[in-house]
Amino acid sequence: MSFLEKIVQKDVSEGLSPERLRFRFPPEPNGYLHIGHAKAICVSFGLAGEFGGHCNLRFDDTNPAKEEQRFVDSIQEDVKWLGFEWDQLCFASDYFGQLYDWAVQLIRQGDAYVCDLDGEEVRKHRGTLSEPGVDSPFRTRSVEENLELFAGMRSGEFSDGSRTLRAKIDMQSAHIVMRDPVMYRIQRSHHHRTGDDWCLYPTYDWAHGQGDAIEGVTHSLCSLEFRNHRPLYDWFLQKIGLEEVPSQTEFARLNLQFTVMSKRRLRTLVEDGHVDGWDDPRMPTLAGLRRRGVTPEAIRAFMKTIGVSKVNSMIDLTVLENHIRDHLNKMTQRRMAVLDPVKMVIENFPEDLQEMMEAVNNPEDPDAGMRQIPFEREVWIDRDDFRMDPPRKWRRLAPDAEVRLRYGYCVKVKEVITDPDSGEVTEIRCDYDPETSKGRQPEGRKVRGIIHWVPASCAAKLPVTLYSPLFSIENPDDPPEGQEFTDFIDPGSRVETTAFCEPALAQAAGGDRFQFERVGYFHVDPARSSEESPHFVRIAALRDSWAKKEKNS
RNA sequence: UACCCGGUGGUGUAAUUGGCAACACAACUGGUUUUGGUCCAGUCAUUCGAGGUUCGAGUCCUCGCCGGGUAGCCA
Repeated sequence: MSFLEKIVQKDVSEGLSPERLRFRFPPEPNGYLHIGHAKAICVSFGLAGEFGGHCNLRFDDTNPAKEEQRFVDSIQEDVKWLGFEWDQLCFASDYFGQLYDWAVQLIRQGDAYVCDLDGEEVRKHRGTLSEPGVDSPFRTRSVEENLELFAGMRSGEFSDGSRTLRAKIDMQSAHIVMRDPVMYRIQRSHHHRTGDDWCLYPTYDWAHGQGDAIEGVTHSLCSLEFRNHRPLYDWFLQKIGLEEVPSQTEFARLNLQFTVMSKRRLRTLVEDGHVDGWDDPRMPTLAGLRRRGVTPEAIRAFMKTIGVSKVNSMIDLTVLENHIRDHLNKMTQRRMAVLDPVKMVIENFPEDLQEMMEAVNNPEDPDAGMRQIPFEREVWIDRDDFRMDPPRKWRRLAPDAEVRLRYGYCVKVKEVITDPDSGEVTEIRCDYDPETSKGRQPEGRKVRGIIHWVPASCAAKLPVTLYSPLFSIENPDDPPEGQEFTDFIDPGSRVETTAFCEPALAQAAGGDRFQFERVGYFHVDPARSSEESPHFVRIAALRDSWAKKEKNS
């Protein structure tokens, strides 16, 4: 049980009814959701589901300068895609009126004051990490004067940034957040929901806990860096004097190898053209993962296994990949496709014959049925499956070697034709053994190697994009001294090619997923496919224990 | 060194709350297999250090050491 489950379980066992149990996922609508957000979503929505409580989706839209409606829309789409349903759809901006009234209450109580210091001066008065701050000269204003000035701030009498409303706490506090934090700043920017109704906006600290309280949130979960804000979160709630208050608990955000997670860096990737947009299949955004063909089930299973704690950690990319493969293995139909084709001619196979071979669609799913693939005298095979000088334990093609063409016959190499200039293999000529159909082993010989192929006369030549991790180092979010994270973008992370596919693949529709046998999992990219031609993107390669073995030796 | 949080295998999480350190991933062996995929089996830690309390400590106490966070009118 995670530490969060323990907290909730304790509260429930002490009388908190599941009906009242409530969480919230509170994104700021200033960007696209990424896999780090997915962790937060899975944690809060997951806990709600597990204990029979509720979870809201609340937009923390208190800084109109950075927020946009399109992000509100994309975030909702992404949360739904991940597989969660929120109880209430909320906006911090819906609470602006209530927040204002509560601010007036704090002023009346002597717990807040209008400060005329500008940003620079506030910073100077705040002190440093190891030195206490100094009181603002405006700290001792009368309640009446504060009320009047605050009303003036509201009605637009003062210029942007000229005054703030600050909580009156303790400028000597060891917690910097408690040194009279700003509650309101004057900022004339158009809000995507409230328009120009307001020229002052509440800060995160002033809005967040109050929003939680208004919604009846019981458990407000956030990331570790907000731990220092907890005393302030509690202070505001206590000063307002609410009966039932939410409690904040912090947990570590997700860090994943070979990608960046900060909004600033993701924006740089998009704006400087390093990727093809927020939904580039190499991006860790949910939009990118979706286009890549990753399933929401795989993401949820991933989140479940990595768990949640208060320790900053880095998750191996392979963990995510394994979950992606695991789900795809069960759900995708198999097809054959050759990514780097070389011609094979089966000399003793009749020239005008097309023999239909029966292939299993998905060995993991008997209900997926069978399909037919035409077998002919000439087929395409993968260049990787032939070696002129095979290493030890090589099970594929080589001069004089015999392999099985998957779901077809065993063939034995008779002759290898190479380009006289480059030495590159251009054609492999074989004989087949007619007695080896339907998996029958040839007399007295054991053929271990099995390779994939496609018929040459009717192969569908389809565009494929091979994606691999965008970065070449494990932690691009923390690049080595003196270097930029963009220095580590792998130029080979996207490779455009053409695959020679079994004919049926030409009919694949956007959103379809397949396993290309012995190669990997592929998604028909809805963004780049048309009625006439599907465009495949590689979701993940298959595990390749042979490649690993060969590399190690 | 102002305050806050944390430290369990290569990695990430567990441990009936003081009772045989478990699971997954990675790595390495081997087996099954018409995908070198999947699947199956095996190997891989005396819990940051030193003391203390206790029949018994990953868990409680003390002192260290190490890592992370915090000085936006961002969230």
